[in-house]
Amino acid sequence: MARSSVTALHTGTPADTDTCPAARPGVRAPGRGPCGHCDLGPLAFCDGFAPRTVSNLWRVQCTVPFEAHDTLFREGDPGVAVYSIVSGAVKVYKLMPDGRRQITAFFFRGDMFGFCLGGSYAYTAEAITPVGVCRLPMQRLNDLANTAPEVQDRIVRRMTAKLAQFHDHVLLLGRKTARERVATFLLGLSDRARRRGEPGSPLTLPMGRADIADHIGLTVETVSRAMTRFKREGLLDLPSASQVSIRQPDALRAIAEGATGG
Amino acid sequence: MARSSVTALHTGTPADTDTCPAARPGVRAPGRGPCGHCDLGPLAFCDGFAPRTVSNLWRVQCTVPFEAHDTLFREGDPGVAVYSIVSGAVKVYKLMPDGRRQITAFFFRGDMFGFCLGGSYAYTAEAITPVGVCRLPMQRLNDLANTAPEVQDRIVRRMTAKLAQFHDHVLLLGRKTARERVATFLLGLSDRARRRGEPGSPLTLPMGRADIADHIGLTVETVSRAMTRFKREGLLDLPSASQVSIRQPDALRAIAEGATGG
DNA sequence: CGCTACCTTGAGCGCCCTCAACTAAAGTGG
DNA sequence: CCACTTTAGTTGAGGGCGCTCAAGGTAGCG
Repeated sequence: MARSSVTALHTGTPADTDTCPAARPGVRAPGRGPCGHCDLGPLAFCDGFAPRTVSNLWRVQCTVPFEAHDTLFREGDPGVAVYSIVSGAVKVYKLMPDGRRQITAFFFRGDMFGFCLGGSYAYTAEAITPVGVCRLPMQRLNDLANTAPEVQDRIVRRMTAKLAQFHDHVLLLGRKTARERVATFLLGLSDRARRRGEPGSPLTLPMGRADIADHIGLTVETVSRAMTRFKREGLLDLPSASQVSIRQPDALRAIAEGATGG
Repeated sequence: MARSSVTALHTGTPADTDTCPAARPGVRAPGRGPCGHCDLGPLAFCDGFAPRTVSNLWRVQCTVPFEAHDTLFREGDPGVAVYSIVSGAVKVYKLMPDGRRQITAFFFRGDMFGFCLGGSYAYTAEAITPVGVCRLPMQRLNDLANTAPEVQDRIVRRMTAKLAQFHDHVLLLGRKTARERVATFLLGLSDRARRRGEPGSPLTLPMGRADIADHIGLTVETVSRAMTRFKREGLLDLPSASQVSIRQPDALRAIAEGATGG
């Protein structure tokens, strides 16, 4: 699992913050998160925490870079840390013995994953692009949470949001058609991009068609056909395979919600 | 939404604990939960809490009965309370405009649902059987959690477990065949029954075929066919439509995990 | 005993998967 | 810089699993 110094390429984080003991809390660069580890700003887990809490947090976390295709942890590994993404994209998936794969979630800048109190990870996490993550040791985060309600509360909020996402995704997988799934997926990416302050429409897909397929329960071919058809119909623009421009958001939304779109 | 006195039928809770102010903390019947509201014992949310926390909890919660088909809350309702099931079964689901339904989860004795911090419920909750629930007002639970880390911690644990379940269910919906889905579903019910201290095999299905179908992304007919075939093959016994006896758990498990069970 | 709701069983069809070929883009070595 | 290789995406033809539609069976209930 290579961890070369690709950091500067995707985070702008200086090399001296790559590992735990190296971070310097005193040096808070402009635009940085409260703890000085990252540049997540309001997206940061620790945003708005009391100074004392932040400094306690600072001592337990560290920023780590991964390259594309690196595995952060595997299903069944002891769950020792929670991750917060500073830059890049991560997919988490489960495998069946015969190789069938289900990507249960994608995570982007500002997202957290890896919660599994006192147990093992329920899924494997793999970097899609070069990734910078803030790593929070579970046990020590837990200890801190017991003295700082704001930390525990933040965790609960993150998990609540994730649970709501899962309800939506279960609806998608259980009851939507291929076309509806692709439309829903693209709109979901768009929403999440906007929610982290990025434009919602010229959209860059960090994941390939195979990853999309394994996330929304289809095959590569079906995903490809659906997107091509959306393009033919003028709902999307696809300047390249990984570039998506949403031309008719409302029409796409109607399809995603089940309109019998031709 | 009828709330007649069906309580005695399914909980054994005396009538005077049906609503919040009526419960008497001093009178803890043998076999009761720590707060005296229910008989969940170790399954109770408040099991193991400090006496002071329990008495604070006691003041915010109340036990409420529902009849089968009653709606506890609807998708979009303001999320004012969390529910803990004392007896009976509940289904939660999302609807699409055209009527397609996805049951995202079933809940049984000891389970909690309805978490949605400061927002609206993401799904509708409906009683399958007569149900007794312990109702915990969200805001006051939250206030309590800020002073008692054990409460917050318990919430996080419940949510973590639920998240893991969702990962499994997403795998089921995204990548498993009809046969595998039904096998997985039945084994899941069996596991959960055992985990709350009930026998894992002569299993009583509180939900109908239609509910099962809407949970695992199939149609009634396909569920029925799969179960009939399991019976023909000697993996199950179906003395009645709602009674399931698992004859060959290992074979069933193999199928659930993707063995090419002819 | 008849009504109703639920479950089962059967026949045929359709959406999506499978298999396969082709195209495009990105990396590689001479 | 360009031929070669590799990987990813697209497009087409055909088949199968699960859905649809329909009928028959069965259990609970007035």
